[in-house]
Amino acid sequence: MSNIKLSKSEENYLKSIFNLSEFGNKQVSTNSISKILNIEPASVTDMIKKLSKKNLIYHEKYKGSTISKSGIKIALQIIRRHRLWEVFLHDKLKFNWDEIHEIAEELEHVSSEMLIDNLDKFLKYPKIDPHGDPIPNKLGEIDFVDKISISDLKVNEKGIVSRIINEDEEFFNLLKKLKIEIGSEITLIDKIDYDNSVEILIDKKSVIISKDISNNIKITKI
Amino acid sequence: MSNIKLSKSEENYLKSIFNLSEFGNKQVSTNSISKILNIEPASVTDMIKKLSKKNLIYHEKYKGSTISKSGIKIALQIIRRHRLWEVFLHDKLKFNWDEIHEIAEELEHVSSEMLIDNLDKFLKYPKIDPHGDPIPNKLGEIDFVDKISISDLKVNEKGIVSRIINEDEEFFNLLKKLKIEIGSEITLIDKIDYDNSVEILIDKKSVIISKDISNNIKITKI
DNA sequence: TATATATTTTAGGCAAACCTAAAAACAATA
DNA sequence: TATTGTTTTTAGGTTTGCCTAAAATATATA
Repeated sequence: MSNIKLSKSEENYLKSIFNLSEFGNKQVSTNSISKILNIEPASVTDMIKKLSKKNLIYHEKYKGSTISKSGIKIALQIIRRHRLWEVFLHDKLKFNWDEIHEIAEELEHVSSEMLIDNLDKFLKYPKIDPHGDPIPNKLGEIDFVDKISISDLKVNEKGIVSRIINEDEEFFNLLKKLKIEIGSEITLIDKIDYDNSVEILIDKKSVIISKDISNNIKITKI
Repeated sequence: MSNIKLSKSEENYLKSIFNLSEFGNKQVSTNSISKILNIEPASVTDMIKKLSKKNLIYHEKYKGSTISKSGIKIALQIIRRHRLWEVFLHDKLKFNWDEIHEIAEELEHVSSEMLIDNLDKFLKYPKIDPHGDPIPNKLGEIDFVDKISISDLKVNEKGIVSRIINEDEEFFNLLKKLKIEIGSEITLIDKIDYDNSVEILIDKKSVIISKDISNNIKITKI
């Protein structure tokens, strides 16, 4: 609808407000935006006024902000751009998981609808990004995949790794060693009641991983 | 050397000054920068002061600006980024020639050396962009290809189309019809003295093109 | 060479997006 | 309910990159 061109800052605020709002359902406090963006509350108030005037959010003084329908629409497009670039950086340019976010943060603000649509096509319309987050389509629609923990599987059930919670380097190294990455197929072989660790089949080998590790790996049941 | 991060504006000025300076050899007037960037002369003067202070250009009041060694180095990196993105947009995302410049103009300011190096590798280290302009390598070195006109070929000599001068849409349509594009191989069959038109072999067919057309198509002899 | 014209710079202003300090509103609790 | 503490807003300031108008300098021409 409204094709107002937003500044990089406006886009970043909108994306953050959307993320904090849990799909537009929650009111967002000025403070929480301030913390996420690392910008002083007073400056956040300035921008809130600006976005309100553009009807991208609703704001009640001293109460908080809610993102509007058109705000959500735009936020989803920004997220779409971000995640598509992440796929490109990871799959085509061979960047590691932990390197793509920062660069995608810049690329997402290059605003050409045709660019993103052509990129989408080039990448063969991916549904999830390298972190396992879903990619909104051109219309802003998302395929919700419900993510469960490895330990939620029953014995002999299979899943595809779709999200890594812990983003520490040490944890990444462990996953590398175990040959676990986004897209890996995992089969639950056994649950060990003693300490809630689980035995899984990964890359044709079976390993036992602790509850703490399995909790940090989300999967999609297949 | 100096790894100062430049703003988008600073980068655009530097690139323009470099382009106007003919590889750093000519003094550049404030007015010419103003015209190229569509920014008022007074504002250009402001930026000239800023770039001077950073030793990227030298400036003599009321006389003009010269780009410095480090300025050239940075300008070449910006041009490298621009042209690599153009290759990506054209070859991978299937944009037309006339659509890529504007988008590359945005992408070129995403500054991550690793991003550009990985992109370069992904594109298999291209030497020229879709307009036939040479792409500086990581070190800023350029393979100078000397470009000649089709009519400079002798009968039976061959060349590769490497630059289209006229960027009008009508001219593009003509080229499309003739199956001529950057990278096409052309053989000169005959020169027609009467009006200086030339007969060429392109895409296995022979056509006669006027002097005006051939002048707008630069090639590299092979 | 004097004068007209063009170019460049200075001076002062503006909007965007940030900041700090202080005031206002809200919330928590003694 | 009065007080204290937290959150949010207001007020006023800064930097960047632009602007217009006017002054300074350079160039072109009579």
